[in-house]
Amino acid sequence: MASQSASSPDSNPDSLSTQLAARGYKLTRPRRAVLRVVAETRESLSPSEIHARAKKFYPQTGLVTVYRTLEVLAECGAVRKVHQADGCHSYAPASEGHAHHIICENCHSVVEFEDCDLAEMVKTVQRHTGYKIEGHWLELFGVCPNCRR
Amino acid sequence: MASQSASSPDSNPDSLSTQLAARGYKLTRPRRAVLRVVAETRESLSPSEIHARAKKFYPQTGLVTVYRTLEVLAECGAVRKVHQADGCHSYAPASEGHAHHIICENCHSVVEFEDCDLAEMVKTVQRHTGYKIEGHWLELFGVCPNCRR
DNA sequence: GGGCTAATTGAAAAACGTTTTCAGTTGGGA
DNA sequence: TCCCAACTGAAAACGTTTTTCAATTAGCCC
Repeated sequence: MASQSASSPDSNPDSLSTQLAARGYKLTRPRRAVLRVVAETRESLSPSEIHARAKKFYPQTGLVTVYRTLEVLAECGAVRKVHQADGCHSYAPASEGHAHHIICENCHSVVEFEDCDLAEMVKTVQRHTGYKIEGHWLELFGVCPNCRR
Repeated sequence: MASQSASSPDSNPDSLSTQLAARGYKLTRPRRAVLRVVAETRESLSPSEIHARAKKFYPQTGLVTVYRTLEVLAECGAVRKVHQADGCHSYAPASEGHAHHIICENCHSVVEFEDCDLAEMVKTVQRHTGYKIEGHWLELFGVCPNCRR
C-alpha cells in the first residue's frame, strides 16, 4: 500500500522530535527548523535547498548543521537519500521500515511504496550469477497526478 | 539471462572503437586507454581509479579526459553509472539494452542481469499512487561467488 | 605521403559539495 | 539556577568535477 510521505506518522514533526529525544539527541532550534522543512515537503530536497528553507524558520541555521541533522535523521530512518540521474544528493521524507520511492520527473515530488515483491526475481538471478543477494534498491520514475494535468 | 560484463560484445575494445567512430568521435590515444580499462575490468571503478589504470596504457592521460571519455561512453551506453551506499561515483561496463547490475559488497565486482519483470508491481503502484510510471532503476547487492569462499 | 582543420588534449584554475576544526553557545537534567 | 556534554556556526580544509585556454593530434582531402 502506498502512502503520502508528508502525511505519514513518522515525518510528523512531533513524533520526529520525540524519536530524536528518545535516542538522546537534543532538540535544538536549528534541528527543529530542519525537521519542519522535512516534515512539510513532498519533494526530495538537496542539503542546500533544505538549508535555504530552514533559514525561514531559524535564520542563523548553518549549512553544516543541516548536513549533521540529515545524518541523524537518516540514522533514525526519517529521511532517505534519493538517487537520481543527475546525482544522489537529495533527501526525501521516509516512513519506517522497508520502502521505496517514486519520484516525479517533473516536480521531484516523492511518494513511498512498499509493494516490492522481488523474491522470485532474486531467486532467478542468484541461480544465474552465483551471487548471494542480500539487498536491493529500487526507485521508480514517472509523472505525478498533479503534473499529468 | 545474466552475462559477465567483461565478456559481453559491447565492452570489447574493438566494437567500442567502431561504435565511437560511427558516432563521429575520434579515436585518440587517451580514449583507447580508457576503453581498455573499461573493457578489461569486472569491477565498478571510480573516475580516478580509471585514470590510474589508464595511465598504465598511456601515461600522459589526464583525469579531465577520463571524465570526458566516460561521458561519451555513457552516451554510447558502454558504461553505466553505479549507485552505491557511499555515493554514486563509479562506473561499470554495460552491454546494450535495458539491464541492471548486481554489485558485490566485498570486492565491488559487477555483473549484469536482465530478468526484471516489474510489470505487475508497476501496475499495482500506479493504481495506488496515481503516478504514471515511466522508468525504474534497480540494483542488487550481494556477495559474488569468489568472495563467498 | 603531406598538409589542413576541427576535434581533442592536459595543466591550471575555478567551482562545487561535503567534512573537519575549534572556540563559543545552549538544551535540559540535577 | 547551575553545570556540562552536546551542539552550534564560521572558517578552513578537502576531494571531486567542470571550465578555460593554448597546444596537440586524428583523420579527411589532395
